[in-house]
Amino acid sequence: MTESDRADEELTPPPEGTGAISAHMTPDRQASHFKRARQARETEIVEDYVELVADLIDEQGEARAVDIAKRLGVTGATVNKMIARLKQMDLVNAEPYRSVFLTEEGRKMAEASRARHHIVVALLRAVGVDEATAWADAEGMEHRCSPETLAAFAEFVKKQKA
Amino acid sequence: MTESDRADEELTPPPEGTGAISAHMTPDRQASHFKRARQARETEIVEDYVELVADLIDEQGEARAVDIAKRLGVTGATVNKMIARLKQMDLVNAEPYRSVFLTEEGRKMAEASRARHHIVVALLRAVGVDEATAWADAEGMEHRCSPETLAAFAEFVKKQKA
DNA sequence: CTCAAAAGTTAGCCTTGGCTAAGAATAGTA
DNA sequence: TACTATTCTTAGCCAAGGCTAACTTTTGAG
Repeated sequence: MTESDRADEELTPPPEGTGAISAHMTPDRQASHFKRARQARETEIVEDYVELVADLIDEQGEARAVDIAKRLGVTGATVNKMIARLKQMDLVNAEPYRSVFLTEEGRKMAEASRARHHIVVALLRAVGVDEATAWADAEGMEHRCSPETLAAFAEFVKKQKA
Repeated sequence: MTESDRADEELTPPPEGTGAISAHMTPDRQASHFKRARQARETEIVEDYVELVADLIDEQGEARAVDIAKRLGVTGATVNKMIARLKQMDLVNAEPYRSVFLTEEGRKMAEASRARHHIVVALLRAVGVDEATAWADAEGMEHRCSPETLAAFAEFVKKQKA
């Protein structure tokens, strides 16, 4: 292994105070965090679409492409392409010129996503973030929290209330 | 405006309890959240690279492509392409076959990014997330927090300590 | 000083997720 | 019923950010 001695062996104890890599952080470990982050970036758009489809069905009885587009701030063409992809992933059922429905799997994803979303909002509120900002920031953070973190959030919020 | 009456006017008071759109959330507002999230996705990779370059310089005196690649978990070719982009953005200085340096602007970005990172880790720790998970999850969350939220985090952590 | 290993570069490919423009289907109104 | 406005679809474009493979430069060990 010619590459790694450089980064690993030469890595003297982290110069504390500079803000750089922390003690328990090895290059490999850090790489895996970044890989997780990249993975999250890929799935979060899918989750956003699915969650939004669920919202629209709850609110308006159906999820139409035009409304999805409006809420996401993208064009109809983009929505169409994405719906095709979601269909391929078996998250939605969709027929041409008809509105979109969630499959069982899609419904589960939507619920999970929604639950995470709410926990994050609640946590933000609990630590003093105002309502509007909490909603704005939750969009994005919700996809980046591990189950452990979400559990800690839920626990914290529960305690806070008591 | 033929499109929007549908989404706006027909939107009866949100069916509370379903988890769908909340009271203060209009389609436009939600669209802007999603736009912000998309924007964040674009900038976060740049920030990750810049912050990592700063870390490597602090730890090892220089930032070499091979180390960046190792820590990010990507190939050297990918790093090379990205460095070119960062250079174009005036965030780094780089000569062929030489290691990478931050411009003044890059240094500022790295510091800001690093500060955010640390606040997020501290907040996670403060609400009961364990050390390893906090570091793992902070990667990704740090880019999604507005200044307001970060301020609230910092404030909360400070109070917690007292 | 040589020369092989390591590091860096370049070219070309792929997928994602945006976009516009143009055409087809549907729906609502006269 | 006919016709127009809306919605949906399709085709083709683009940039980002990954990858592999092949090649060049630098480094460092003998």
